[in-house]
Amino acid sequence: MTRANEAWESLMKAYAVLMKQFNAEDVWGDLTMREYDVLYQLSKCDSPLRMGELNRHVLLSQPALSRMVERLVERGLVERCPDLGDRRGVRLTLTPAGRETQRAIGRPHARSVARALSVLTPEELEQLAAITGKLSQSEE
Amino acid sequence: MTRANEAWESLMKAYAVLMKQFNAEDVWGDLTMREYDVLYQLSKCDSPLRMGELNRHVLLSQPALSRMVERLVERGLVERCPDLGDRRGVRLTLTPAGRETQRAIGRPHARSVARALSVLTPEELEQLAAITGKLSQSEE
DNA sequence: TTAAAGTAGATGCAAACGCATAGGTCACTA
DNA sequence: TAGTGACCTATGCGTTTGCATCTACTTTAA
Repeated sequence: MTRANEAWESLMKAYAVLMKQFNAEDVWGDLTMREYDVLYQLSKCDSPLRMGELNRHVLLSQPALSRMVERLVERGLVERCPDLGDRRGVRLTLTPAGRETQRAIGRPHARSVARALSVLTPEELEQLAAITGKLSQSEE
Repeated sequence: MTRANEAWESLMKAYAVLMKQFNAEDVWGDLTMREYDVLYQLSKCDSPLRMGELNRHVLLSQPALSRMVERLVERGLVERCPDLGDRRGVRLTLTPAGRETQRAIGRPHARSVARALSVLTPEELEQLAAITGKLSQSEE
């Protein structure tokens, strides 16, 4: 077992433990964490996001994301317009209601995250962000 | 946005990017990554594992894990015996076929992991393992 | 000793998922 | 400019998931 494998296993375990903890918190309203993640990704970009671009940031298959977006559109949280430049594509934006929902959930969730990571020193937080940033950059 | 939130978001992104990459690799045979994860967790402990214990390490609900184990038992990869000490419980072990399957998949997958993390220095690997270890320890 | 509360895992059921593939559009070449 | 292949999103379909609940067993305490 190499150092690399140990590090990856440790990362996976931390991810699983924290995800379970966050999921158990009572902040999600009638959204799932995955649905919230989609709203959050959209909230970060003010320019409309393409489906494929969104899919790169979300751990879902392309068809599953397509249908999740459809449900979010039906619920009035996301807007789906045709992309004028590329008529195969779709542009996604949050509706005002979607933005409000994202914020209402995001605030308490961000506090949970901060609490869960409060066992790390500021230096460790920097290192963690730098190292994981390096990992995701190298593969895209 | 605090440092903690940035670090968590960066960790999630690295997890998503690498998981997608690993999932796309052609090493899983007729198992899903989740099924492999269950076999892997079982392969780490030679003493039979309890369902609930296994569930703590796998990102699945208790009913979903129960049924996944059932399928793995039907496929002859996992054995489920009653726990003599606590007759509510179940003890899980890999069958020889399950152990062989885990190894056959684990070898090439471990190489993929090593390759994906090869952008990190040995020191960064140590830091990543230490920091993520601290995160999962603090919550259990 | 027995009733009440708690815990481990299984099951019914609707919702969501992934795989394969289809439909429609773009880009490049002949 | 028509044809070919790549690309983007949607849809059919069988499988898997989560939530709520159930049964069976253990633990606590009266």
